[in-house]
Amino acid sequence: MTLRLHDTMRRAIVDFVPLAPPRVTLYTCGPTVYNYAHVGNFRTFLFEDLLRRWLEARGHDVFHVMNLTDVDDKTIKGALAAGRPLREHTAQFVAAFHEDRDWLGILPPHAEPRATDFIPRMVALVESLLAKGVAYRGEDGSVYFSIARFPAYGRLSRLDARELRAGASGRVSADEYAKEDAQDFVLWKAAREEDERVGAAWDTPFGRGRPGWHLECSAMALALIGDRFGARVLDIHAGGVDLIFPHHEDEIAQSCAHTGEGEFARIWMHGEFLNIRGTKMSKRWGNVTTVRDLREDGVPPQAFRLLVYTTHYRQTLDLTDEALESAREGSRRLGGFGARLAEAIGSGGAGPESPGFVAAAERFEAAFGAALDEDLNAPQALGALFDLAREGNRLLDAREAPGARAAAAWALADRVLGVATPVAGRQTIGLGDGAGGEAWTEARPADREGAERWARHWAGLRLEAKARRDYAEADRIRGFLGAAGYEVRDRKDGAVEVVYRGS
RNA sequence: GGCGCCGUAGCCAAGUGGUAAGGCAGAGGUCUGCAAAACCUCUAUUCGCCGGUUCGAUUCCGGCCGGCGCCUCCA
Repeated sequence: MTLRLHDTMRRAIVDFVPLAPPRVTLYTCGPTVYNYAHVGNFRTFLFEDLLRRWLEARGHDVFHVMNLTDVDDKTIKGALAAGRPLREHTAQFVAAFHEDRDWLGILPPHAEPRATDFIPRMVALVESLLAKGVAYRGEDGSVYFSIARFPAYGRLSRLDARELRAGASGRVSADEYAKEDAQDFVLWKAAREEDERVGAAWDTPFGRGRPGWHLECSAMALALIGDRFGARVLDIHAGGVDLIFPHHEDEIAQSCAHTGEGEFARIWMHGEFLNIRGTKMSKRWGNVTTVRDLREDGVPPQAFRLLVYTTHYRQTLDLTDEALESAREGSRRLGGFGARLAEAIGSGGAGPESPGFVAAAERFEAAFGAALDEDLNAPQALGALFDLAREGNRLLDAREAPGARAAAAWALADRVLGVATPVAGRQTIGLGDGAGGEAWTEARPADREGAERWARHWAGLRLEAKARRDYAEADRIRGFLGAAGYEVRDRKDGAVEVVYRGS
């Protein structure tokens, strides 16, 4: 079975055939580090993370590049306002991005080029385009790409079928007069006073200035795959839908005009937006949610991943409190199954795996693979995962023994999706465990470690109360443990399980 | 104005020209001293509305209503 992916260029789902198997070059447009990335940005990164992980699960040798745009109008403006050099100003947001990305369990790319580290390669690309006659110097000292001299322009966004809004004249900026054609886009921007002040200007044969946004991606992508593999065409280029035009259109123009190749990427993939309660996130509406907000709200990262993957990547996703809560609960249940399964396998001895588990694992792998192979249908893959959890729990209830097949099935799901919240602070307490020397009160200690021992102590005392049929006391203890976030579950074998569910 | 997307149970969300995955919530049940967790059963004769094509449409075509996105530097 082959992996099929949606290609924006062809507007169709096509068989994915890498240029030089098993290698797959994947370029994804990263964040502009002018602020904290919001959950919408991360929805796109999560879609790309799934793509990367599934490609790897299918045996491809992926070389993933994600750039960081650290020089543009907004980063410069921010640096100016902060009164610091550009590089110093963006460093904090680069660090925050890494922190958020790691927290969400998104795999780091193999290369993470920063625009300001690739200036020479960008300069070389501009020179090439000037030499080929597809770029020209405008009256304002900037260098522009001439769309008229690149006939293939507009294929990705189907520009020929579009019509620019009539009467949108109010947005013509000063530098538009420096262009030969209003649609031409800037490759290199002539340095302004503000750029100089934050150190965002470089000398080049065609004038002092800074790179245009589109140029950055083309130059870095071509430099990295060229140096490393001698390649000039990417296997997959991905990003958010808003990048189709003009960003990716312009990347194609620059790259293909330079390489002479008929394409810049074999497949173009675009992830839809994440909206907040029905509308697009924007500062204007004050509904920008960041990953840090989720973290502060105690949302497990796996729950957010689950929320994102319950909607297909080419479908807009609406983030609401209910949807988040629903994902939290589902993620918790999956995590509970994962823990049960691991425990059963760990204590299973050398006995053979039950036929039931083998069958469930096989069913899961077939359904899961088929779903993801068909344009990364994560919602369907999740359906298979929940089926596995339900069947697995049932088999475990029936005391059937799971083994290597079940473990492999679960590991695959966990590696590719990462949507199960691990069970935290799980302890198994038996009779007599409450009698430790420490004199705990009923108030929960503030530190986590102390709280674990405190919960253990009281759970033990509750077991003793239960044993002497003092149910009032047993229920009282369970009550305040629960209020402190520790859920108490009696097991059939007489022991009790304490699980931390957060407070 | 142009290009495009969406409208499936209380909520979220897959899907197919042949009769509706999965999750959350809810109800009942098993288990339990009672719970919790887990499991079982139930919860859309129906997929925005109206036409058309078809033996048959939620799935194809047309129209309408409703929501949304993009149209030069926003994932």
